[in-house]
Amino acid sequence: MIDPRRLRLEIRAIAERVRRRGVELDVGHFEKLDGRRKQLQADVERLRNERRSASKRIGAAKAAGEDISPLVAAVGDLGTRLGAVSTEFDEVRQALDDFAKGIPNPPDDSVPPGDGEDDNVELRRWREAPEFNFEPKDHVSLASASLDLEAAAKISGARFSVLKGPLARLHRALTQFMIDTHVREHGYEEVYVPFVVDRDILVGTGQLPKFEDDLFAIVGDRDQFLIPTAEVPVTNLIRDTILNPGELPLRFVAHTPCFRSEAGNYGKDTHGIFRQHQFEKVEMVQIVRPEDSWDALDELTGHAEAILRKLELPYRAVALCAGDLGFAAAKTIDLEVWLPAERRYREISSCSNFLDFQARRMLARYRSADSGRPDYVHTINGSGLAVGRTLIAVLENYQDGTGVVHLPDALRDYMGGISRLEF
RNA sequence: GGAGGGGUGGCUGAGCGGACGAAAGCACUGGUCUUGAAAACCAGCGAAGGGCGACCUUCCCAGGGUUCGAAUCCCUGCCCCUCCGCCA
Repeated sequence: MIDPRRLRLEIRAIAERVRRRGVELDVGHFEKLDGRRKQLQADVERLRNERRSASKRIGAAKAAGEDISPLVAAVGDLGTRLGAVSTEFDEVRQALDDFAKGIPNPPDDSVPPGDGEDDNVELRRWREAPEFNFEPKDHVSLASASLDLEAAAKISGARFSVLKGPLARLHRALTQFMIDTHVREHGYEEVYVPFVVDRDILVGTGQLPKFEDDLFAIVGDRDQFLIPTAEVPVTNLIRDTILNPGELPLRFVAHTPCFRSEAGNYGKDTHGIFRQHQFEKVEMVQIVRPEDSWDALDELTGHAEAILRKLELPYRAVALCAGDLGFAAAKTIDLEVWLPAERRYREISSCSNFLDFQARRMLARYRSADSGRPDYVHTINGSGLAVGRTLIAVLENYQDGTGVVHLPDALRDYMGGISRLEF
């Protein structure tokens, strides 16, 4: 969330920056609401002050054994008046809060301009896309014996999958390999977290209130949702806390299923398991001091890249343009892996710096060493990596044209010594 | 599922209708002392919002209610602990 004070003082400048995303703020509406808020706040505070002093006088009179009934009568309808004014005050404040929570994070100045995917800027490539001396198959035709999309459709509908035998094992091996690497080599603490969360938690990381359609809601009295990413429960681990500066940075890695209803994506990537309602992801989350967040973003992106390099998968890093940025991110670097069957790079990781945007919503702070006062932490996260998409990349990049997939060395131990899969 | 006990500042914990934003301790910050450190002593020290400012308002799990007045009383919800039952 935007700093409410800044919103008040420099809403036009903020509107200008948010416009880079293609989002238009209703400045007039905001100024009208905030003007009303000021008036009401002054009224409420004045009435409360009156009530307070009157009650104190009554208390003092009573203690002195005096008759308090004239004083009580003098208070009159103060309570009723206060009630009416504070009701309206609450409504206006709520409206302002909704307005503020609906504003996306302004893009960092380093974010390239643009409206969508085509305007993203390539930063670097690792390993050029390989040439095959045969027509590379896509993951569906390659692994059809172990990939049962019909069974999944019968159970849960489109965009779910059933993996069997070697494919299920490879999927699990990739997950273990990623977590172990981040824990052993990159200094992350592994965490296991709930996959069902309350509404507030999703407001904290920015999925709500705006994007409810993208989520699976749980039926029940409690207003809960399935997580769309581990970012949600993991980042919220530090909500409502004030950390000591010595505790930072915090680095968490979690493996969770992710559930996305993918509203608005009908007809997109319908082939195979590239875009699913349920998929697995290994997610890295860092909680850092404000001055460290940009370095942390580079570092975390490097940790995701390390997985691709160990798996020897060709990829490129891309800076998302302003129009392609997620709601809460100030800047995002996507990693895109080469998929031979599609002959193009596809997203496999998304690493973002949220600055204090999520921290403000979650009330996640640390006690600054200089000022001694609580200040918002910065949050960073990124996939390391999306497991299903990594599975696709391994299958397609390591096929030899005879229906055999040769596994990268890094997975050998996780596959019980097996070095090739035959389908 | 049944029966009890609780949720108070960064932490522990007292207060249980009126001068309470809240005792005390710990932690933290500054000072005295010391070659330095520790100890001891002295002082300071919650958060959010508003105002140029003196200052004002709000916050004792959350939401309602009673009252001139609620951390304190009542109702509902959530969470934690203890015992019993059941269960992976």
